[in-house]
Amino acid sequence: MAGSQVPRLKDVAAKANVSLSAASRILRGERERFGAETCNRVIDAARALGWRRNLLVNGMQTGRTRTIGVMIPPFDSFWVDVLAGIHLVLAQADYLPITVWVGDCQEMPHFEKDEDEGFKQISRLLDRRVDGLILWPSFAVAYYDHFRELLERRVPVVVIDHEYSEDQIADSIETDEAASARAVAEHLINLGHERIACLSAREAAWQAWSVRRRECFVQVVEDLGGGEVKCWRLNAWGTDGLEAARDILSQSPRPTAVFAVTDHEAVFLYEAAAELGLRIPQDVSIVGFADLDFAATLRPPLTTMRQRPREYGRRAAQLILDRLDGDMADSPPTTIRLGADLIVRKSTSRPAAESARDRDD
Amino acid sequence: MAGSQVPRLKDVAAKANVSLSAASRILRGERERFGAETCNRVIDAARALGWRRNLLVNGMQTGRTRTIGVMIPPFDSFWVDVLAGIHLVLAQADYLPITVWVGDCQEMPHFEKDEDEGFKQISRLLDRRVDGLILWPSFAVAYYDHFRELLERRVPVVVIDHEYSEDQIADSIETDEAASARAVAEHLINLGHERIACLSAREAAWQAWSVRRRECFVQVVEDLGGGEVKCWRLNAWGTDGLEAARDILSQSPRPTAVFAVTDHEAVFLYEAAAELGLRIPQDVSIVGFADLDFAATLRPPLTTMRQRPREYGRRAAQLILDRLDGDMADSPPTTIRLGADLIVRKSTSRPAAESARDRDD
DNA sequence: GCCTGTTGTTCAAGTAGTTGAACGCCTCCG
DNA sequence: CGGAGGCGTTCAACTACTTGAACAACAGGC
Repeated sequence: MAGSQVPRLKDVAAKANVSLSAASRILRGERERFGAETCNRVIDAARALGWRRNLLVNGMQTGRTRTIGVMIPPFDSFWVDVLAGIHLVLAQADYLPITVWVGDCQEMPHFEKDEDEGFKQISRLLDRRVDGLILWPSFAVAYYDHFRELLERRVPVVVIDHEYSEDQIADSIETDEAASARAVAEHLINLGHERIACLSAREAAWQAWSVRRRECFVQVVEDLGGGEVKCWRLNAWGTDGLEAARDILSQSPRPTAVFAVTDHEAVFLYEAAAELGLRIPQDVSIVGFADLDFAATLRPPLTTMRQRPREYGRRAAQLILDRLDGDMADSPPTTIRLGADLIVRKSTSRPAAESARDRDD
Repeated sequence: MAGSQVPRLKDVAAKANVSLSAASRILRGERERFGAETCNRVIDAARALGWRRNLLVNGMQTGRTRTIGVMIPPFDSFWVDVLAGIHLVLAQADYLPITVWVGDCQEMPHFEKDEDEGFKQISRLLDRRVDGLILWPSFAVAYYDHFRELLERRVPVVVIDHEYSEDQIADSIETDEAASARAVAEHLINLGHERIACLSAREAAWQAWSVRRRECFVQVVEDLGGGEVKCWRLNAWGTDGLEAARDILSQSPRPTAVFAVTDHEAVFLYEAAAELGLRIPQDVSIVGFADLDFAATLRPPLTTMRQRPREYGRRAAQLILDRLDGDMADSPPTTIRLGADLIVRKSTSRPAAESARDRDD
């Protein structure tokens, strides 16, 4: 087997002693025209030689590669689960995702650093003729023009957690921010909290969800009569989480509860609380968002909104498949909004009585 | 632009008013034969139409798709970092990884559940004519025969953390278990520990590293005069981590230090210690392995061996590239062994004096 | 007027199949 | 003996280019 190369269909045909086109038809499943014995001979020959279909050829001929581009880094457990959902659905449909991102997947922005590399990654996907594209928010914003071009070529695009506000040009899967904010607000207000703060992430254009989450929360707390929510947000580089957390917890009077727009920001609050000698939840209640893998193992375990990231991925993949060969092919862009569930753990409780707080001060 | 399809080279040629072959040659960089003005006309036309090279065609013609199959789930932060390393190196070489796994990426085995699906995933990669393959251990074992076939087709294969012991048929990147075990053993013995236990993972065929890690540790402790190491391991399904940890910490006399072959197992020891009211490190020292993302945030922060997973990924990708078009094309399989660094945090200390331990009992 | 060089063309074959149409051959049935 | 199936073949066109070779048109220099 020294010089053995990839077996071609003509090798199979020769071995089975049939014509090239007979081999092609039989292996593609068009068997009515052929005898059972011949079919078996061809199939056995293919197996013996280790022949397999060539999706490159298929792709050239049909314009479909059965491959979906996915621009999502495995940034944290939320996005890993989104990826898992995508993989699952695509595998069932005999598709394959090609996942790319830019630079170090531990850094949030994923494009600012090397915009050119971002273009190259998109190009690598398009050069391989992916049938569709699934994006996480920052790419959706950064390469907006590029994706318009794709849409004109009828390549379906789905965006997760980002809505193209003006002209909604692509499908999107989002979080139901209003309902989620309400769940958090009700939880805190029912516990008796009145001085509530909010720590938002960096509110770049590609983190519109962060803005919406904060705004919804502020609104709902006001609607429920919970008073005014004081807001903090991370700076443009997202580097001052700990400082912001310290600042929040050093206010006088100190907020009795803080809502962090993701569990990542909640961790800064845990750290700042530890520094300042504040106990969670006795001195301050903390609520996170996402229920990332570490949320349950924080001390105390974090009360947070559990999203269903796998569902995000599944829906995104299904949407692409529907647009590719379903009846949805030509319907206008849709937005799917997914809910989240409040998981009450140990980081929230009734606020301490005022007298106790005064003593602490 | 309603009916606009993917632009073809002949569209570009028509627009630039040159022949098809001239357009092809110019866009491929063969410009000596053409005037500067013509080159610009073609390039401008290509840009205006949004034309891009078709790697499917390239793949058919050259047999190279500039695509590498990667069978590694983003199982934990170690594997996510491995993936990041692979992506980085491949992107620099204008290659793209296609990452697949089987089923839910949160489950360890990744093939036992649905072996057939595993074959399908491999097939999906091969049908797309990937130029090479990078594997994590469980796949390497489960589909051994399949990979032999690949190697005969001269598709390079690199395995991470698994060595095909008998006939080393593929390159592999491994951890230097001997040196790492020595670092852990010396640390514990220098602190004065004498009763040391080891908690190993499930020792399936595809976790040979777990066996080697345990064996090396036992050997080194003995060599250093640290006495006999008592060993526990998880059951075949990996489901009894907490029970095993409880059992270890309920021994009498209790071990003063436990080495967990990964940080995952260390977590079970933390939980069992909490249940039993034992303090870490006062009552028992714990050492992990891998320095996973949660290791530093455990309470107390975990002493562990820091691997360099990104380096694993980089080396694996580089190895593939070297075999594809380097001088290494025909050299025999190599094994690269990477070291790890001891990170001393707060989960290890001198053992309590015997009297103190008696009191605790 | 001839040679050379520049610039570009056409032709044909190659990559690995896929697919519609027409056709050929054999057997069986009436 | 003719017609109908059943079984399989050949032919040609198609996917989107790539590439070597031969050739042609034109300009400039000698």
